[in-house]
Amino acid sequence: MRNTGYTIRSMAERCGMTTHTLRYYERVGLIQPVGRARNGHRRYSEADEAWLHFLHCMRATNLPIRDLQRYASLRELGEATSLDRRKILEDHQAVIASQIHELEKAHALLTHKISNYRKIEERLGLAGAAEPAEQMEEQPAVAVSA
Amino acid sequence: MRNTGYTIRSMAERCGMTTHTLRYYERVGLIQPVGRARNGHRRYSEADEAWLHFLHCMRATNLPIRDLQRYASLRELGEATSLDRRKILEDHQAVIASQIHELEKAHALLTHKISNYRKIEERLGLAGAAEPAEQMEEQPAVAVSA
DNA sequence: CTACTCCTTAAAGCGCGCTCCAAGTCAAGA
DNA sequence: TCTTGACTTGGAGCGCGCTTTAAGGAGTAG
Repeated sequence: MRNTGYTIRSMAERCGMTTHTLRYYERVGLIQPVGRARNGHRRYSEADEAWLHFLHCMRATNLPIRDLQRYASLRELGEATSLDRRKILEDHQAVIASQIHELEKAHALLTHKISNYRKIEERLGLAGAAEPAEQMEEQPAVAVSA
Repeated sequence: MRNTGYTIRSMAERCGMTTHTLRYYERVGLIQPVGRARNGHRRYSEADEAWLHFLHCMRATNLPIRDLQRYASLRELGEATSLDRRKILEDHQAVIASQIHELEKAHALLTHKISNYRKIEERLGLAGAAEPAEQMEEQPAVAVSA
């Protein structure tokens, strides 16, 4: 029965989620039951906000809800679960590192393919081919294979 | 009616996909109808393999199948579609760049939280807290907040 | 009192990208 | 001849993470 705190709508805006998602997260145990105003409406605390931002960050990097559920339940058990919680974070950090690697490979591949398309367009005389090059007096003879 | 080329199974292994996925991609038009042996079995060419590797790379970086379908159909129309295809790749490259940014932020956050857990474990005298430190004679007084 | 807005709930629905199933064909080997 | 195994097809099923729906309550303005 708390009358201070954020409404579900304002918390949703603050965290970049929808109100639906906030209720959903509560339902599946990602956040503990939120305090309520006298009329039954949810009132989110600052602590809720910090936790929600963390959830948002983890979800944005593809940590499954299953894992977050486990992490959340360990968190509720207190500091004795530190090792287990750290393991979850370390595992996810490793996954993130390899995702970054994959993305960087793809980024490089795209750079290569995009430059090929530019060359094709130049050859065909299509508009837009030289878009990023302001002056075209001399080409530095870029060597790109395949 | 070709008798050379990779079987669906060996192509699946080469591309890190399942045979199910290869048939699915063909079904939804991500790859054009594959050549067949006399018995009706698929036979994949080197060109198929290159294209499949590209698809794999794009899917691994979350480019939706919808976008790949569009890209694939443009590709079948020839070089005149260069501009449109380049646009798709450039858009995806921008998405990748921002994904990398998100992942790096999360990685940093995790580094921070993991170090906090180590400190908790040290204080509680839990095993594994100093795992990455081979010798613990003197601590360099690490300053980490929150 | 009415209308409106904001919230509540349980439950159903959905889009994506596979993934699996059932039934059948074909070819090689014991 | 029978079995085994790799393939074929169309279609159904599934896990994830929301997202929407339906029905209703509480508070405020006119």
